Amino acid sequence: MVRKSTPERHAALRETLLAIAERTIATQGLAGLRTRDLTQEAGCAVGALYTVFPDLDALILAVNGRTLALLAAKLRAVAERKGQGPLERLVAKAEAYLEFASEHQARWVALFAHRMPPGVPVPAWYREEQHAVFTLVERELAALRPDLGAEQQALLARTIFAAVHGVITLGIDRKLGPLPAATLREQTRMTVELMARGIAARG
Amino acid sequence: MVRKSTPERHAALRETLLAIAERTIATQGLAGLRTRDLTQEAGCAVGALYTVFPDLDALILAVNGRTLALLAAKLRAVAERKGQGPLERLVAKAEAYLEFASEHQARWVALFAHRMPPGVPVPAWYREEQHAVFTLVERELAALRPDLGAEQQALLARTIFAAVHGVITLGIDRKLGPLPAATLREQTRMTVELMARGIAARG
DNA sequence: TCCTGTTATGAACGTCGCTCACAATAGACA
DNA sequence: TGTCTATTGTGAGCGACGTTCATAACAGGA
Repeated sequence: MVRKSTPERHAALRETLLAIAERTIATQGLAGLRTRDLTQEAGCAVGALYTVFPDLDALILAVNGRTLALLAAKLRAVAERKGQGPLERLVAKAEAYLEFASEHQARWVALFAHRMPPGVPVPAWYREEQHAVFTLVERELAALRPDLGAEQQALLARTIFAAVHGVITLGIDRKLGPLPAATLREQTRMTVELMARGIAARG
Repeated sequence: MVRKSTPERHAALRETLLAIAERTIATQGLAGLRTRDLTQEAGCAVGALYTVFPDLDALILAVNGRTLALLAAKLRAVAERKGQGPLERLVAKAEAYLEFASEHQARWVALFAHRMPPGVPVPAWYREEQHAVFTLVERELAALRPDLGAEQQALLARTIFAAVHGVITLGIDRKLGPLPAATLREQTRMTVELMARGIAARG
């Protein structure tokens, strides 16, 4: 019999739906994701979706999880270039973050546009995925200021990350009069350098 | 006759709906805004809403416009304290921005969560309202670095604003393990000081 | 070949923003 | 004041959404 076992079919369907959702979000954003279109394209009934995901939010979260993993991989790749100091690596990672956001604009927007229904917490695996990205900044901060405690390092890392994130967010969101890519890149670099240099210089 | 003229009634209804929408968004967020609830509370028919606003987006935009005006007023008030240098005023404005976001969390989130339907541009008056807020940062940058051209000043102001915005956004969004207000305040202050000092120090 | 527990289906449900045929009303005129 | 007409207000209804669940289809053992 060629027919697969139930868990295998479930896994396959899950994968199919994820791939379609990924592409849909990438091309049309979160608002373009509709259960009917999605299941029709996957060649299954509407109800089948709910046998592999509890609801649309879970599917979106799964897509966003993949986006986070993709981003983390990119940042890790950048950090593996040898012969650089922590400040250079920090700048390189920030520029990689910007590059990722530009390359995968809609997916990146979905990362922050999506909100859980009120009272529903973000699952732990997703928070871990977020944390994995964040750790890549913390690591450089620890190299930059090994004299500080882990908690202080984490706070500084969080602040730099948030600042860069803000620069990129407002830069990408701007639909009218989009600032040139080079300008946004310069803003990103400036933010990291100003903050990291200031942090490195202090006692 | 006590009955008001048509334009007067329209203006009054507009005001009523705006006030209710404002309160609803402040307490339940954008998702809590529903045409049926809104018009029922205003004591009018569903259709009446569409005689004073083209659609819900326009109503949300009107609420957001008010939020921006409120924010601008707060920042202006802070700047009017005498005897401070541009760096101190910049820090004070950033802290006021944080305070505003904390005080009016849901309204502030709505400011950035709301997206126009694809292809529909943000109206000019709204962009002007945004620009008015932004100008208050540019002004301090001009005082901090009068030697630079207006364009360069604007770019630096935009960058500082975006960085602070990012810090506050990620700080407020964090639903689980909310960082203490004092920490967030410290992060905000640090961001402005590091960036502004670095900018002030350069040739 | 039948039987039975499991799985897939898609019509139906409740809710949403929005519309539009119709009812109510205001103001002009006799 | 009563009548007529243009303007304004109404809310049932429309289409689309995410989600559910009675039912059909099916797999696998007897």
